[in-house]
Amino acid sequence: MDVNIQLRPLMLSQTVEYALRAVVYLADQSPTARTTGQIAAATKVPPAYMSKVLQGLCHAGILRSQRGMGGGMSLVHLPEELTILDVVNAVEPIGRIESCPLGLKAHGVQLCALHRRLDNALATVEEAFRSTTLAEVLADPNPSVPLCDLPGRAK
Amino acid sequence: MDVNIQLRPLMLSQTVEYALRAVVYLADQSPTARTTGQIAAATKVPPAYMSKVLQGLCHAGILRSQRGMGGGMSLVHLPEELTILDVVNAVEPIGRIESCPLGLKAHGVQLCALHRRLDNALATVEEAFRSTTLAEVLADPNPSVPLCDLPGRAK
DNA sequence: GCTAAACTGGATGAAAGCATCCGATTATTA
DNA sequence: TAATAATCGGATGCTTTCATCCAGTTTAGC
Repeated sequence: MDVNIQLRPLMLSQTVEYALRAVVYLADQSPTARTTGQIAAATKVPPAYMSKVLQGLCHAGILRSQRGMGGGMSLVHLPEELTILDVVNAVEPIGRIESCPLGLKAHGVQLCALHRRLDNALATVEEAFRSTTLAEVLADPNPSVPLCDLPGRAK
Repeated sequence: MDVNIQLRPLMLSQTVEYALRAVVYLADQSPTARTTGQIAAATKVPPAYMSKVLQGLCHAGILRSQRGMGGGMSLVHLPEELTILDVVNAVEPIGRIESCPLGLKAHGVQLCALHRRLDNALATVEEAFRSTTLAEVLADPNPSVPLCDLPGRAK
């Protein structure tokens, strides 16, 4: 998919981006279930890979899957009760710096000035993600609607 | 090196971590030049790989190299004039979201609610890194001194 | 029961990141 | 000029991430 090119994506992995797209789409369609094919098409993600990402979200308890005709994927929780952080952590938890990466015993719990600052930045991101629900994302009064190429809500 | 194990490091790559360690060390020793071997030992990074990281920092204009006896690596700028963001960007620029990752033309410059929030988080990190100089990191009144296993400044 | 729709999960492959090795080059010192 | 110390950069390999494929299983509907 030439749509997803992005050079050296420091901070956010491609898989996290895909997972967020899928969840936003399902939140918008909630509580209706959608097939992996529908999700992949709406989010412009390679279908075979999206299938794997969705499996991961199922195992993490974010999505529920229903096999067979009329089946598909749907959210386990309400969009109001699901945060961006929930989704990110389900795919690839934010790697907060818990102890000195060099293994220096003297640093123990007390991080040095460098790692303290790095971890503070991560904490800021974590908090921003924790305080945003999927419902808020969908309700945002923004002319650009997530996943929708045309102004205005999808049908 | 068993010291650098870290599962799925969302947000900060190993190479960025290594580069920051090296620059902190050199800032502490500034303006004296240190060999790649000395830098690798002090930062507990595999010497052969640190060599590559340092080469990258040289090409980016962060470090200056001097070959031959008595040579080594040294900072091009003063620690007071070098920010964490300078180093991060030299190795792997923070991937700010400039335009819709799905390539939706309707979104153009105006990001949707999802990507707007993701980019805001990245902007926060970028700003935190931009506003911190290496001199500030070294001057931090923290009992844990960067790269030093014992309390107190290295000799 | 049969068939079509849909997820499941293992195997596989391509690309990027992480890491190592080594010969070539440059510079200092004696 | 010779020896030594140090970076430079190409080749290589391993691991993780990203991505694809396909046979197997479950379910709905007829």
